[in-house]
Amino acid sequence: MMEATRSTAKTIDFDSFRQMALLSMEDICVEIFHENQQSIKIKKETVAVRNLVNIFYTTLRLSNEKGFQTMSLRDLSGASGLSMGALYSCFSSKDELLEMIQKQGRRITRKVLFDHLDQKDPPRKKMRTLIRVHLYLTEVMQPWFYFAYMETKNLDKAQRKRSVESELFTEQVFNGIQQEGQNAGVYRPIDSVLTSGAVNALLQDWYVKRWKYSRRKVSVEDYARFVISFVESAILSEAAPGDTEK
Amino acid sequence: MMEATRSTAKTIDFDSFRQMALLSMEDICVEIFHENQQSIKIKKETVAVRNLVNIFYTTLRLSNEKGFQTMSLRDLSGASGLSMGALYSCFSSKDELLEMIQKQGRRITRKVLFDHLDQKDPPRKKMRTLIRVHLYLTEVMQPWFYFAYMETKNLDKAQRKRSVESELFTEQVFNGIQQEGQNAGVYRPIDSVLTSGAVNALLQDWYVKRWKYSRRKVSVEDYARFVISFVESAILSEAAPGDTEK
DNA sequence: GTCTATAGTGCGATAGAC
DNA sequence: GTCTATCGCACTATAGAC
Repeated sequence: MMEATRSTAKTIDFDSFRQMALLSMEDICVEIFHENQQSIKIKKETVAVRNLVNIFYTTLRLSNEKGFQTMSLRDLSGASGLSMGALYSCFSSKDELLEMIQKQGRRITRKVLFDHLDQKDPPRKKMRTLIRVHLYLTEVMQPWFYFAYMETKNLDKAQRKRSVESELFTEQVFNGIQQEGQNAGVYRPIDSVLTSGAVNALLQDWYVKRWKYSRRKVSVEDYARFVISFVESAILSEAAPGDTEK
Repeated sequence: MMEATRSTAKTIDFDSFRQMALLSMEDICVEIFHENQQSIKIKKETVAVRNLVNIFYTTLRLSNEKGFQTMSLRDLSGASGLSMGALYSCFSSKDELLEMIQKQGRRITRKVLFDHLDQKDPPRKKMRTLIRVHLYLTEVMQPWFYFAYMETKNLDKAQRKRSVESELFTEQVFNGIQQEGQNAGVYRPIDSVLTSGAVNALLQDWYVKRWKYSRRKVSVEDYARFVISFVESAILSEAAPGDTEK
């Protein structure tokens, strides 16, 4: 039997991430149902979740095509097959529907990133893991992340602030790892704030410009390898050893 | 008197770019007036341009706050001080207003990038110039580019296609330079399509996340230097000489 | 729980006075 | 050229039948 403790464990790949994360639309909707039971008039979980799955799936599809504001609830009703009445028994206003989706996206991001980050790992491995996990997560939940990215404007002031905080938090994590690496001499002493922003921009490109990568037949594994090597060429100190992984 | 021909000329900086480009709101509106005279009922140039400046300025401000679809023409009327009638004497529908802004943005981008790109320059200098000019341009016209980026969804199918083509064109230019550099042995033989996409993502971050860089007091010159060194560390071949410029 | 019908609001767009 | 007044329509949200 092997000791499953240390950082020498094999790098996570996309398929095992997908199985581990259990991020199906249904799992997410069960959570949303329990969190918003005061706004949801339906009391039976099976019925509520069935409708929520339908509503979120359809909302993401229509909104990501033509924008949340442009999508009328009549559009949503028609495309989902639910009547206006059925829709309003799952949320109390169109704005609340928007908030539900945004809020859930943020919660999952935070949870998944934390779950996969092992503080005992050395900085270079942490950085690689974080890049991989972020890409895998946004690959599995692409419509969610695209929606969150594009529809921030439609949130009220308070929700908007949470959205900004969420973005800065992710960069903060990258920044921390990079400073740790600089102190250990693995990374070159270059501006870690700008670099973290750059890494973030490269990660966001994966789900914001998904059409481009699909068209070019670039897989998420391809892109993960590319980002890691692109970023490492820029930040690794000259003395650092070559690629040791994979 | 000096010969102003060759590529040894000093690298362009932001202030001289700004003076050279003549991209004031008014200059742009004069062009728009002449291009859309069939849709614009006002015949006197001075009056039409005065109103167009007001309308575009206000539209960009309101839309970039809460989205073009969410901004009603009554909002626009109130914020600009023009009546509904005055608005409709400058465009024939809300959608046309959207198209005017998008179209003009694309035209200026193409023109400015071409004007500043000297085909006789060596690839490394071309790449640096292109990064700088792109950043300077999007700095001067930030609201325009942010608007174009966020409101693509609201365009009709034909206009949307032009928008996608415009994005791919910019990447194509970077891709061409990179291949030229690889053939010359200046750049390493890494995937030039992925790399061009990465450069594009870093350039877009400058105007899409403008709030972040403002808050951190990063100037456009700071960011240009950072992007150039970040990208060059990743793509320069090991044999290439160090920084020779500035 | 889910439907249809409808109330009430605010939109884009236009006509006609000035 | 610019204004105000107004048309017709589509929207969000709700009420009441089943």
